[in-house]
Amino acid sequence: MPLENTMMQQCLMLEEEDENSNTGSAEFKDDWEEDENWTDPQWEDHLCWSERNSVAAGHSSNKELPSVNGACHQKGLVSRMMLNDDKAGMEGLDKEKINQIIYEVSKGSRFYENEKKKDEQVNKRIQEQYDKIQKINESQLKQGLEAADILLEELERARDLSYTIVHIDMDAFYAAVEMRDNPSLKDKPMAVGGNSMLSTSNYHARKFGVRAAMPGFIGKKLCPDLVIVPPNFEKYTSVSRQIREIMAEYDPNFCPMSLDEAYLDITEYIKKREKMSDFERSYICRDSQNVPLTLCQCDLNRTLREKVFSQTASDGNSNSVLSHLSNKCSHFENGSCSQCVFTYSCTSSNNSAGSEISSKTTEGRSSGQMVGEQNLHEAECFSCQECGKICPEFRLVTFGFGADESVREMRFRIEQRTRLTASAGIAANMMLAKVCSDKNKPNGQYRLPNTRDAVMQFIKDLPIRKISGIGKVSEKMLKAIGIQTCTDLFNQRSLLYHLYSPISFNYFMRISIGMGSTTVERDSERKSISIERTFREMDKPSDMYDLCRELCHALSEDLREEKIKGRTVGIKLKTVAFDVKTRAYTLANHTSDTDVIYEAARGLLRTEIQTCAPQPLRLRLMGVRISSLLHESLCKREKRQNTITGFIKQKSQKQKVEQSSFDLQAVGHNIEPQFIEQGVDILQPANKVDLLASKPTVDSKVTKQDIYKCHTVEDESLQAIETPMQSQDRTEKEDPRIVDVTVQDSDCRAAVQDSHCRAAVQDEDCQAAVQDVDSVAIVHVEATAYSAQYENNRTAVFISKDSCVLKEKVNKDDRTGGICGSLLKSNKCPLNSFISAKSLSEQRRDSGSNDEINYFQLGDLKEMNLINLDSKSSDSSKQSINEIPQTAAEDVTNTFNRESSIYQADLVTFLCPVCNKNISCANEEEINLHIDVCLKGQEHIDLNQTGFQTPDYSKVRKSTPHKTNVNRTEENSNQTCNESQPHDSNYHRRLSSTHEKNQSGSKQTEPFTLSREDDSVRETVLSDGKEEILGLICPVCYMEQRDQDLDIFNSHVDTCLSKGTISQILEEQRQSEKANLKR
DNA sequence: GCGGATCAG
DNA sequence: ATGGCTGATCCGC
Ligand SMILES: Nc1ccn([C@H]2C[C@H](O)[C@@H](COP(=O)(O)OP(=O)(O)OP(=O)(O)O)O2)c(=O)n1
Ligand SMILES: [Mg+2]
Repeated sequence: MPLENTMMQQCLMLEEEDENSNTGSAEFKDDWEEDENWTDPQWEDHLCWSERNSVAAGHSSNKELPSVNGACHQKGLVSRMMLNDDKAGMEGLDKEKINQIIYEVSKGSRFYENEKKKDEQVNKRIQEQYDKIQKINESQLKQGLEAADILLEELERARDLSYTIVHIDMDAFYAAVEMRDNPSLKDKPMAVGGNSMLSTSNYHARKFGVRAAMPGFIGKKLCPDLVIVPPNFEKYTSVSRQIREIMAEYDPNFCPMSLDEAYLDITEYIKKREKMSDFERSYICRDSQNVPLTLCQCDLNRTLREKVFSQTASDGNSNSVLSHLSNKCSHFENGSCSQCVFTYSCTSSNNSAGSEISSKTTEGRSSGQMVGEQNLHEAECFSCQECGKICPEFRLVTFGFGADESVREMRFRIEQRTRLTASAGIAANMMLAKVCSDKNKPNGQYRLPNTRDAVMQFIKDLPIRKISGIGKVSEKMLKAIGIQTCTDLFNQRSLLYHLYSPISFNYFMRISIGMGSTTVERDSERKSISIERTFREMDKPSDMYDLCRELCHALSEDLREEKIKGRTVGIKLKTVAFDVKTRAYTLANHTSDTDVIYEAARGLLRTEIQTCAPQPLRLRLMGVRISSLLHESLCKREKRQNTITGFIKQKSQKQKVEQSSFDLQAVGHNIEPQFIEQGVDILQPANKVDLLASKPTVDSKVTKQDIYKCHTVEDESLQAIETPMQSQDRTEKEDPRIVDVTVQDSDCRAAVQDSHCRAAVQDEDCQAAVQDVDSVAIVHVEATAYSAQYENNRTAVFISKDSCVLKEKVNKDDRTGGICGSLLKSNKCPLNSFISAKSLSEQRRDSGSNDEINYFQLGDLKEMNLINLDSKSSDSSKQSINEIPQTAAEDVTNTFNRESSIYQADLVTFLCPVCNKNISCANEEEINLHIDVCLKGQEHIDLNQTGFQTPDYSKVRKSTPHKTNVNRTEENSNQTCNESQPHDSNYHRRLSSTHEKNQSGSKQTEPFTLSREDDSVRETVLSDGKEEILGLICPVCYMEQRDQDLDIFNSHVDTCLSKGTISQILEEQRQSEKANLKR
């Protein structure tokens, strides 16, 4: 209370300043006073209230927090746990009693303890807020007030009351659908969801305090008769589609906010409507929504409306009939404008559709008694063209003009179509419309006139909590400084100016004068995709990794389905104490690859497990999210990111070599060492070309972004690499080795595993292997070189363990030429390389050139300063070794011995040539695995991490913040039923194994069961029960093979090869993918 | 860019 | 005994 007093003192100061400042900005003040009812008793009231509550100055800074939400009345129950009765249909409840029950059920639970913790944190924030206030002096307050008034003046000038915005919201949506489809629920309190969480409840249940986001078991306590029905997302989606079809007719650019609500701008529509005929404003109304199944159940306005009109019109008395028979439809709400002009009834006779519609419109059917009057001629029955059944009795209702009638008509049509009711709000902006739609809920509408007076009056006593964007916490924080209504927001504007960010301040100020967005537009593209699951306590890391992989798999499927890729991978962990942690890692390039996502996620997860050790991490939820999304087609070609060839090519010297081809003789596998050597010999001369001779822009696919400044030897090389070329000419002069990077269309994969270095490549052939710390060989062979003769045929090159090419040292000069194959310093390099060819025609299409190009470069990491052997180059990565982020790739070692290796020491640091970071690795395998992951998941870090994006910090917060994206997969948006049978069809589709909590009473002792991915190819004969690791990827079927034994792997490849051509296999895969999608 | 928190539905 | 899931935004660092 003392705090509150002090607050109020501040408020008083504010008010005083206000008085002063009003003289300062006379123009605005006048305006405000005139139009704003500044002298309105209500405003006076507020001022008085402020003053009343202000006491003599109290300045101690650690006051008791003011009681908010009346928490003190509810012993023990923190405010955030108390019932929110802000929802429609929850007025006048016995809150005390309900909260008591909630408390009884909740106390002592982990959830509750966590809520208490969070509540304390909020209280701390409030205390901080208070401390901040203490530091504000008078002149600052005055300055804040001036700033606020300037802003308000600006806003006021921009106020536009010319729009008619509608917010439509279905009533108790999920519950209403379930009640519609199961009428026995109609008179019962019911909710949709499961025992652990409810999505929503019907209005009957709301009377008991049962509401959305409440656990089912608490709902049951509040209302023992509560019926809980599982959700059925397909139905909701389908209904949503129906209502959106209708909405689109009123505003084709309407903005759906969720399955059940949307904003519409009907400004234009209303004008258009003025010219609409009675027919066009008339809709069929079924006399009864519950007709026997023997009669047509279809939406008559869809199936019959046109027909009725055309037949009526053909009778030549179209409008006259309607206007003549302007019977009021009394049962129809508000009947003031909407009129029933036509009735139709029919016996069960099965005659063809009536041809004399006009005859069915009888004048005798006057006011109020449209129904119940006698059937007309039996011969006049309509039969539905869709279901063939006879149409039930209906009337025709004509709606008037203007916003009210338009919206009424829309709601009417929605009800006719779906047998569900909607509520609507009509106002000058979205913020107000949203508030209005709740006013006459359910099944009602409310329009706020588009006048400033009406708006201000409406806003005046409106609790801020009603405004979208102000939730429980904001309410509490604001209440702590005496703000409960929108008027309070205005009065405390100076304080708000000092306490909150410009964005929030702007947001509050707009609310305070009833302003909101008037631009109803669909949200831009989605910004993230995620999946998360709650399960019974989990503490075994292996289980966690398994689950994590499944989540990643599901996520990657979703990404591919939407044809997008992401760059930032994040995980979310919720401990059994409900502590939520999120971790994220941004890759250098976009991906939708399960493995890449998983490696990143696993790295993050591992770090958390480590951080927790030796205590086990005890989880109740895990999630994976991916953001920084980009449409597939806008992402850089995968080839470039997936081959170390492509990568090094950009980072080291670049060459655009003369086009030369060579004939790849070896088909099948086991390339002989001499073959490779031969290739090198063949290519070397041809590749020695003057780099400057070929202009970077010769190839149409070269874009500026593809051009990098690449030094190879200089110390500052790494910085240089990270800088996209500013001026082509200049850089070219600076360094003759700067070349363009050609984007090519291929799909390469690289994987390094165990002590093997291996690359598997598809489409075009790129292959690379890294071995040893100080040397690397890069090969990039354009498939066209040899694909001609193998068009539509698999071309596989297999370098067996034995045939690994060894080479003493890669000279700088050697970079100019080469052929497929890879060579390394160490002779323990077991290298597998696979090349599959792309058809010649495809190649030509891709390259845009008839001439084939062979790129072959050999690089030496050491020479290129990419291996960090001294501290100098580590500077270039801008990170000290101690600050190395734990990237996904760094985690690769633990694939093999997840737990044990965590504590292994003796790490070697090397500078990864791909991600350009210092990496601590225990051994070569780790390095190789790291590079592999980098290659798969990262691309040109130079380009993406140079931070060239212009910061676009707008101080204007959206009037409706936190607006959710509507383009998401909405069927997935809710999951409140985690019973044994999840009811979201996608729930099953997305995760192949069920980690969900077991149903109560389940005897299963394990928290979950794991099943392998449905990918049967993975369950190959090669599997010998070894722990799954990053497998070899078959170049033919592209399936990862778990077995590491090269012989077995080779035989797998042989088997694959014998099955058919690559194209056939690919086709099969495509087909099966399609089939899977359909399923 | 990351992590925590808030908000909506 | 049982306390969801998806997505967005903002803030502070
Ligand atoms: N925490 C929440 C809130 C809502 N929903 C779902 C179920 C609701 O049926 C639907 C629409 O949300 P509304 O807020 O519009 O609530 P209702 O439509 O159920 O009720 P009403 O709009 O009548 O208040 O979204 C959910 O899954 N979880
Ligand atoms: Mg609703």
